[in-house]
Amino acid sequence: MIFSKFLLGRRRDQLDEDDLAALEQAAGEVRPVPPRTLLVEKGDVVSNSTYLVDGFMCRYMDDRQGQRQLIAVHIPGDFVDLHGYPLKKLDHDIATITACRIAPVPHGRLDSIVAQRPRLTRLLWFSTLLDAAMHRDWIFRLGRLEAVKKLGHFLCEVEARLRVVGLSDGIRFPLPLTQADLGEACGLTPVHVNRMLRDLRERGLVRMQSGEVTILDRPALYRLSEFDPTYLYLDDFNAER
Amino acid sequence: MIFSKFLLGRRRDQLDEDDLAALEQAAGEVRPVPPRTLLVEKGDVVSNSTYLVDGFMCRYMDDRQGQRQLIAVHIPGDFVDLHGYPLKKLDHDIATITACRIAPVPHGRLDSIVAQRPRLTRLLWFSTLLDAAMHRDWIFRLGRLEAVKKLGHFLCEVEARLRVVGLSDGIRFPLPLTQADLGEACGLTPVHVNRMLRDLRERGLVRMQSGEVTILDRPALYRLSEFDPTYLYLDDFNAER
DNA sequence: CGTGACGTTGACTGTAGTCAAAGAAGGTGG
DNA sequence: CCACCTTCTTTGACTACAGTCAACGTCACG
Repeated sequence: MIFSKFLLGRRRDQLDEDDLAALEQAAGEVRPVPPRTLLVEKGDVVSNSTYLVDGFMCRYMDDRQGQRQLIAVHIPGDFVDLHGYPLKKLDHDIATITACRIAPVPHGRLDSIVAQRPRLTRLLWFSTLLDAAMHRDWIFRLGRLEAVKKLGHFLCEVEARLRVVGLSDGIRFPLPLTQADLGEACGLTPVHVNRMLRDLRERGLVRMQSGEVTILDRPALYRLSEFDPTYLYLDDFNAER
Repeated sequence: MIFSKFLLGRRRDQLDEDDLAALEQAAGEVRPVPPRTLLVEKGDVVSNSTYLVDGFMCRYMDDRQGQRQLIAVHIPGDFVDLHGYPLKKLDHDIATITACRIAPVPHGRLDSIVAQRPRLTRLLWFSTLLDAAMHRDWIFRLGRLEAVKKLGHFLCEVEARLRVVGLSDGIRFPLPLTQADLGEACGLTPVHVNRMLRDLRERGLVRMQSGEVTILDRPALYRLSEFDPTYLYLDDFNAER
């Protein structure tokens, strides 16, 4: 039982037994990966996609001086580079942040799924498009928001996603990122991240210490950060707000 | 014959006759749309996807004060919101920039394609992932590049894409965007866009006037803007540089 | 106990935003 | 065909947000 209670950003009960079994069968042996390890490099031709069982990973692109821009942060239950299946060649790097456990899924086995299971195929397609929807919100965040809002917005996204897989209770959640990592995600320098976290703390919205975030006032944080979880397509899940 | 010589960002000869015919059949009547017209609004449930036959369109999200952040710019031959097919509900607005001609493609007809044509389905999936790859480069651009590079990078992308569909000769191409539009794409104010265009002009890299761009020194522009067309998956097409 | 990574703060710099005004360009109606 | 109006572009002066540089503090780990 590799695939977690929630899958591809959806509640698993949208998957029937058969489809779930097919996925389980497609996945290879789970293996551990150390923290801060490069898994796939830009330009690599990939023949596996990675299902993240446990830990935090990220995707990023480097600028000319080697400065990273994170493209996505991945949490347990994410199909990290499923898009590598149709694209074949990756346009960015993939690395672990913490120690992780991952399950490779050979593309050959995905071929059989696509040939035989149109509904599961649609779900897989959907899951890659969820990623694209998150990309769009990152574009919005980086293009239109000022520093405090960028950080708040990022924290809102991660919290909402962790809540779906049961890793946030809506108030506290683990976030094993350094301030430098946050900077690479939000297009800010580590120093400014530090200042903006202080700002969020002083506004009574968020506290962050030793890899754990506490949301002190979610409605206010959503308002400040102009965060609207529509793009996560959580539907009912988000009725509670 | 609606679908242009190049399709979904690919040379059409990757499509066989049958698949192409199926697509042609799926498309509804081509209709004109005036410039600066909102076609689909965030949150709308869509039952058609839009194939852009002619003109320029864009997708965008608004911040709280109604300021736009463009998410994508679309050129003739793009399947503008194919991702609306699996997602059903849109997370952003879609509007024309210039007068356009568009062909709606009902999702019901896409269902038949998915059921009957696995190869074409894969190509459609691929095309939505090309979009996602462009999103990633927008994230990089907005997060890591300074203003001149942002603009240069954007112009490089549009030029490369227009070249694929025969609308750029590699030096001059039409770009009917105002400086305010460019600002909305690059996360800059119109005033600063103006200054950075002057900068690009004075460096002898790019000239832009009355809706037409001239690339004066492409290699230098690529270098300055840290532009690497890998993410467009143009393959052979880009061997020429 | 020492070392290295991470976090925090202050002083200074520089890039981009804001405000304002005037000049071109393009479209419309008299 | 010209006059007018609107939209877009251009420039200057000023402001402010975020980056840079530097130093110090803190914590975890070997």
